[in-house]
Amino acid sequence: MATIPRAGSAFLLAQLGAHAAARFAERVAELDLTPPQTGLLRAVATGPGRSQQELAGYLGMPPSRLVALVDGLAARGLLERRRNPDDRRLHALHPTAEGERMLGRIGEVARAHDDELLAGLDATERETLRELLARVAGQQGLTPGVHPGYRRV
Amino acid sequence: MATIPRAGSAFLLAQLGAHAAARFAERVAELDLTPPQTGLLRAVATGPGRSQQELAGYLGMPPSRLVALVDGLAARGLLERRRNPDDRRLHALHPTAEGERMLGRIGEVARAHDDELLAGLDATERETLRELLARVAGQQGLTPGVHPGYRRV
DNA sequence: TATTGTTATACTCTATAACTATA
DNA sequence: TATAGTTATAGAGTATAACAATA
Repeated sequence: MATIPRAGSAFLLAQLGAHAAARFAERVAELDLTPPQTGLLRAVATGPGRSQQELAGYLGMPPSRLVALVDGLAARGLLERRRNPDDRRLHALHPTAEGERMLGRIGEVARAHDDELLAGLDATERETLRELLARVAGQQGLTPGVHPGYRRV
Repeated sequence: MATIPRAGSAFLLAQLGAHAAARFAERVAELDLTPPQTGLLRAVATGPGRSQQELAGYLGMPPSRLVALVDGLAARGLLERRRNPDDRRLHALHPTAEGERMLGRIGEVARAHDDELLAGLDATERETLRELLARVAGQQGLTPGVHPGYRRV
């Protein structure tokens, strides 16, 4: 029988990443949000006024998919579409005051999520892990704050 | 405008995990395999002779889903179902010699994948990262070698 | 009657591409 | 004719639950 090699760091990352994403999805579900929605809300607040095309490109999804996400958040009053009078084809996206408040709550959820996930590490180890992860993410060309897997709710 | 907090370690883990999983999927696609197939093949080789029910429980998927995965690998001669003469309802799963060879190739792919992903870290840093990730995975109760997200090809 | 494995059904999510309105 | 946004369609992948064989 062939030797079964132990899982490498890449596998550990994929495994822990899926676990972290699933737990986060459970937590934001209590705010009646999906992870892609939180990502979009955050992106809109980070750079208000961008068009849907710009946002879709930034988040790495087809514009048609953004429509449903925007619809959902707009229907709940968390963000709004503002028509550009100079070019009425464009919809500039802005967070509402309610959206800003929701973002604050998402931040609290994210902090609690972080604490739970890293419960096995002390403060120094957490900082070491964070720094190493940020280095790898940067070297791999990942855009800060943009999840490649916003393809699943 | 509310403050946009920087992404925490949990987000970095989810982001890097999705990236790692996507790159791994690209690599094993060259072996004409999907990540769930590699996970099943590995699980079968790790503990040969288990029933499909046992495997499904171990991998955290419904038995009905395992059927299609087993069908695909069996059709390619990578594993085989052996009926238990004492209880003909049971199908014990075993890797074939060809399956063992394929597992070796998957191991090579995984090592190359690891190297590419961690290209930004030196040997000491890689070991530190691995140790921290393994600690977190253990504390979170994750089963070694079992990916919670074998739900997506 | 209970259990293993299988098949059938229905559902969720997605990308592609057709469509509309504006330019 | 080109572009922003929207809608329609179809495809992939999944879980649930019904089913057949065996116990």
